[in-house]
Amino acid sequence: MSEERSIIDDIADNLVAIFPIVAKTYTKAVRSKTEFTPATLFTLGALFHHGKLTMSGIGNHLMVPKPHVTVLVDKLITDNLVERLYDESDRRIIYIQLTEKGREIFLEAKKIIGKEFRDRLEDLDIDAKRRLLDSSSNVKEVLVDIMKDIYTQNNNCVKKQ
Amino acid sequence: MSEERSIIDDIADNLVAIFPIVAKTYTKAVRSKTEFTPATLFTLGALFHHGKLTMSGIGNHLMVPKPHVTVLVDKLITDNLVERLYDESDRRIIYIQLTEKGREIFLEAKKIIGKEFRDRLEDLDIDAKRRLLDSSSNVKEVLVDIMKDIYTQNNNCVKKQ
DNA sequence: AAAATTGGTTACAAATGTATAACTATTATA
DNA sequence: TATAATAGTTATACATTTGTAACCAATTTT
Repeated sequence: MSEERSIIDDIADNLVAIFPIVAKTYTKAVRSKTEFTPATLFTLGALFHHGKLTMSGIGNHLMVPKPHVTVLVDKLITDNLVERLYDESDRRIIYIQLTEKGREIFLEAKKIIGKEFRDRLEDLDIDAKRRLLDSSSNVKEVLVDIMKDIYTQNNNCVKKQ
Repeated sequence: MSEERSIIDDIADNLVAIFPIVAKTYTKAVRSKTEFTPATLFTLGALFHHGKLTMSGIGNHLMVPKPHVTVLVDKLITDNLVERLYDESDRRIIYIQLTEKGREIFLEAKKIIGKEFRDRLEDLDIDAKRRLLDSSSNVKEVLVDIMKDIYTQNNNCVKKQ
């Protein structure tokens, strides 16, 4: 019990320690090497992985309020990176999906961002690389799994009772 | 060679995938559960781990321009969380270090932030926990090592030639 | 001693992100 | 049919972060 407690604490410490390093590397690369902001790139990423999402769906995935989603999507639409799809059966719903250009630009941006890490990973020896691949895969999978419900939280902007 | 190439790409992909998950969980917790902004908490963290730093040193660690460091430190000083130490032998240099209150508050905040992760990690079985601890430790250690030179980059604000 | 460099601050502008309220249009419920 | 709920937008205000320029004081260099 107290051992499990300490294991959890150590994992949490590791995750909290990993964050600023990846955060700085990631956002610096996004800002300096692409035309995107972190939020718009996250938006493209969510659409890339989920095919199409409603406005609210995007908000849940990114955990940003609905009004901000409108702003983000508007920006992407003017650049022709995403498009609106109107639902025939429920005309309140608007689906957003990547355009072909959006897919291409996103993959390109992802590659550029990843390069920041790649350049530094080069120097590791092959065993360290294999081990890091295994570790990072495990961390990613577990995180995606245990955090997946954050995507269903309602953090939309609603009228006050 | 092409295998190593692909390993590196996969690692980079994992890191880029991990980021938004940790980012959202972390910054949401910081904003909603503490009085800090991510940047001020990073500042405290850097000071916690390095004992004392100059203003420029903080800027390098956090990768923020010097004028912003002044703002961040000023904020922390008014709350009595950090203090200035004037260097006797070079009076241009100002060291910043945590006060006792700063240490306590930081540890408390870290615990609160970590709780977000802890609550979700509870449900994993013991083997998954051990494996995740091992994986996250590995990722953290390698990242700290290969990214450590980012702290020596000069991103200060300098007069244009 | 004059000039250049370094460490830090002040001031200001702009971009980005967060938060709330009020609103339209559509659909579901009673 | 009246009411409530849902999906999304518009508007506004504010906090945070980023970027640039100019500046002072102290130190080094020449």
